[in-house]
Amino acid sequence: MKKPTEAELDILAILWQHGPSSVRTVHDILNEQREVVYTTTLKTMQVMTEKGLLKRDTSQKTHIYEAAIRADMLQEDVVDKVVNTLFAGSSLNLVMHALGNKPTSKEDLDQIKELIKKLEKEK
Amino acid sequence: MKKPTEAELDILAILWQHGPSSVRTVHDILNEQREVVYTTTLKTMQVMTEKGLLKRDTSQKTHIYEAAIRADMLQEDVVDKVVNTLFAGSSLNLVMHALGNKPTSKEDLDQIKELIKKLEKEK
DNA sequence: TTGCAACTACGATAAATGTCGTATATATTT
DNA sequence: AAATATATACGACATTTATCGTAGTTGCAA
Repeated sequence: MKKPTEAELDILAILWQHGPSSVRTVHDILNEQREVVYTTTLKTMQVMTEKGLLKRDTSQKTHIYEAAIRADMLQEDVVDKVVNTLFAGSSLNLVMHALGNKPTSKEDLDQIKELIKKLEKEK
Repeated sequence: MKKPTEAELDILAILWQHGPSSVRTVHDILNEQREVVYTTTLKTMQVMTEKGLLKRDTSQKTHIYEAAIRADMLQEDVVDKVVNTLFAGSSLNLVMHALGNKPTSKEDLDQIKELIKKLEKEK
């Protein structure tokens, strides 16, 4: 599977979050993030469909698109790349960065502690 | 500061890890990762220098390059982007993924617990 | 001092990415 | 039914990114 480009990833993110949507819907959301013309969004989504990144339902006048791949199919590669280039190959560094940089809720911290406990048991 | 491309990031990563180096050194390492011709590496590094991503010492015949930006100047943006697109905007998701996916050493887990303790105190 | 080995400089171009205009079809409203 | 609004299709093109060949320079060894 060919890896999506930056612009394509933006569109995938929108579809993952909102589920199946028309070009118009995707475009309006995308347009809040960065200015872009409608036909650009349309064209990009058509290309993505050819690439197999999106599926579409053309039974109505307004086509409905949805993501054809799941986020977790990309997470591995992307995180690896980021860790290896920006965090000196240490995923610990990345975790520390993510935790230290953003305020993290008590619930989230609890959840991480839970996971750590489980990981320690596995040893 | 203009954000480095994929190929440029690979070179930055090498320089961050090895410190100031010749094109030859960078190239040999890069070449282990993916096949590329020497002059391609050279050209890329020259362009990066123009962009301000690298500095170089030309006092010797063999020029010595070093990174002109630090990794932490990019971490923020990149992690944000990844979180927002691939992890539904939740850095918790990213952390869970990073921890759950790779075997993590006891020392690393301890270090995270330490940080969590500190974060909890701050509340 | 000639020839080889290792560099740098530079331009050309291939390939990928991103953007948009125009044409056309299809509903909907008046 | 004509006008209007909303879609899709498609091609063209600008820009960015990546790659490489060729030429020329410099130091060193034979």
